[in-house]
Amino acid sequence: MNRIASVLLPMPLPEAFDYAEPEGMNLQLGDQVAAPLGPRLVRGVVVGLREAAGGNRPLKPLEAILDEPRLPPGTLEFVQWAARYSVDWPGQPLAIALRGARAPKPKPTRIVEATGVAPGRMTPARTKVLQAAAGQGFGPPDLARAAGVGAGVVKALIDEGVLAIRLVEAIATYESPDPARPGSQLNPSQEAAAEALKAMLAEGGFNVALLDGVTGSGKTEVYLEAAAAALAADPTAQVLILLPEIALTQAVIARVTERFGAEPGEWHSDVTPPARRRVWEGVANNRCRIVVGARSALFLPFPNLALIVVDEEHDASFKQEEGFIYHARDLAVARGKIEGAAVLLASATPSLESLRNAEQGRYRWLSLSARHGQARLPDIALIDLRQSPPDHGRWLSPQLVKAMGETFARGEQTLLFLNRRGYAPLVLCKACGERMTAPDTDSWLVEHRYTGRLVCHLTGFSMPKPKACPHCGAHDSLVSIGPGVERVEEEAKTLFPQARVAVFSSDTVFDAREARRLIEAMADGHIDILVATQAAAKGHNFPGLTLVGVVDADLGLRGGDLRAAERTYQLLAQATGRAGRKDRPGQALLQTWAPEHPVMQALAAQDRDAFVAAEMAERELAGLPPFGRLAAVIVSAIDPAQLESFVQIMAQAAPNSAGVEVYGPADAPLGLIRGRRRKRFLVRADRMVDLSAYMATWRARVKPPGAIRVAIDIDPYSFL
DNA sequence: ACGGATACGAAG
DNA sequence: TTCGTATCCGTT
Repeated sequence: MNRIASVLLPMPLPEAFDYAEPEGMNLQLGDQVAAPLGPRLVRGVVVGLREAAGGNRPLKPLEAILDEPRLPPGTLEFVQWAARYSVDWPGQPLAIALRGARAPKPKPTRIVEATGVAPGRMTPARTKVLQAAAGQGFGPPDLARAAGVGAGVVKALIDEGVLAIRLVEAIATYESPDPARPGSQLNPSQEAAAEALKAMLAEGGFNVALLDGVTGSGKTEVYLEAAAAALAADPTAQVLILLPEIALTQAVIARVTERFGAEPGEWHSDVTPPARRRVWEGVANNRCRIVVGARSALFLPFPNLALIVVDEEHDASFKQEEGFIYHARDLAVARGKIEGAAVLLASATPSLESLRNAEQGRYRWLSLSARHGQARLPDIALIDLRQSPPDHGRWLSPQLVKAMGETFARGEQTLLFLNRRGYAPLVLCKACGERMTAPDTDSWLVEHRYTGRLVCHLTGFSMPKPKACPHCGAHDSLVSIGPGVERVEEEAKTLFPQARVAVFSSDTVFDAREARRLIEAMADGHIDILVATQAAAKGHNFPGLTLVGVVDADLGLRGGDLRAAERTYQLLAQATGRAGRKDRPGQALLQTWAPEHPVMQALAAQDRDAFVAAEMAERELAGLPPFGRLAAVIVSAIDPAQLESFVQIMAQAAPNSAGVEVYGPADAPLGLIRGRRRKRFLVRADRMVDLSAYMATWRARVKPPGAIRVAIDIDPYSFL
């Protein structure tokens, strides 16, 4: 009696497909297989095996088991769990989990070896080459260098057949991390947290801890000690460190390498496909025991994951908003549970969700009080823009400019924080009032002076800045409204012509290497004034930085969504916390039009607890997260009439359920993106409701026509 | 009547 | 996702 294999395919299919196991194939769960699908063969993963009970329709037999690492059981379970939680097809998370497996293998390395053929003649140079070739495998150029001869000697020996080139497949080798190497000297507060974490790891099994410590209190050292404990306890244990931004990975990789004497695997969207393949295989075969990466690293095939660290756990970048929608912090906790691993969430400004879990005792709550070294927290002051506004066409108030001047005079550094890319967020025609927008999207085009283009930050559309207004044809009538980092840079250069001014944003810093270069330049004091978006406000240590100026502290509050206040508090606390490391006192100045706003008051008073308490009370009253659950449905279509009628059908189909309220349909704030009209539903549910199940039921009741897309977003962060 | 572009649904 | 088929359109 043959078996039936349930095979998950990395495509948007509703379920795993059944195939017949050919005689003698001897499948195991997690095997990667070639499965016939229609006229072609596709890669799939075996997620179920059962004895065939007669009477079924005939199944196609699987073609072959691929010569690829098997996915571990925990990874399979996680993929399926994630699909159910996110109300998406399981093929979506599987595609993410296989991203490294499908990448091309790194090129084989070329090794020169003696063939045993005797050389026709010997020379001193040839002797040296043959001696060198007897050692470890050199490639042709390295062999010539090792022997101290020209490349021609090696080539001649190869041509003569004395030496031959052998291609060796590059296998995923990683040096084993050594947890016994000495770590950093910990202060008593760090020591206590590290001990608590070691105790938690020693207990074994699934546990979550929240490492809550002010900026600069040394969370990294603490979690590296936790990692050391996990690695030491089990020689096959693996550790995953998740970071919100690619720009942060280089620094953490350096720290890990220093602590453990071995480089970790690096995983994020900038890693080249062959390098990705190497990490993926290294993780799957357990040669790679530490991974530092962005959110999708959570889907790597760890066979023995012991610890997941989510650094800057509050950061909204952990939320994936496109394609398969998920929150890496929440899924990290789920994966930890599946793997029986410890999960460590670290932040100076934890999310209300994590704080609530800690308050309720679901997470262990570890606080780091002291700042590392002698560093004190910076003084934070508000600049009331109503009292001291900047000059016309300027964005820095006299007070801030004065502080910058003093800082520069002392030879210290300033960070100007403005979470806005480009030169100006809006360009309009002063003749007719027309605002420059993208042709197929409801959003303003942002002016970029470096490139001289107008750019849509949502879709990437861009065009040269026109000479005349495209609407009324007036010449020289386009004016730039509002500031972006480029414009503040311009102002800083005008104010301080002798100062070295640089911009850090995703436009000036397009890859991890460039980010590292700029961060090092700042850390080494080669920059006096750094104008930066949030890309630089996170997690970097700049010893000479003593002044942080927040150009527009109210920026994040304007959207007015559920998390606006929380996000603004976190971002600005993070940004202001950059000031004053080591022994130099720091100062932070926040420019605001609303100094009486609770967020500004809390920041100035450095009273996180008061802010959190007030925010928690509001959320509890409204039944919003973390006291309730939210989900969004985004329906989009090209044809507005078709969208409208389908959205009505969806509204009718919403299941009635206790503790669940459905709002909408409403026009999405960004009603048009890439030519698609959008409408939204918002669902609020009590905490104990299985919201994923509710949404799955709803989705199953309607069948959208092909031209209509329905996306479900569990726990939305964006309300656009 | 034909070829090319496009929309749709099935795939185990 | 990818592929085959059905359908529509403009051209021959």
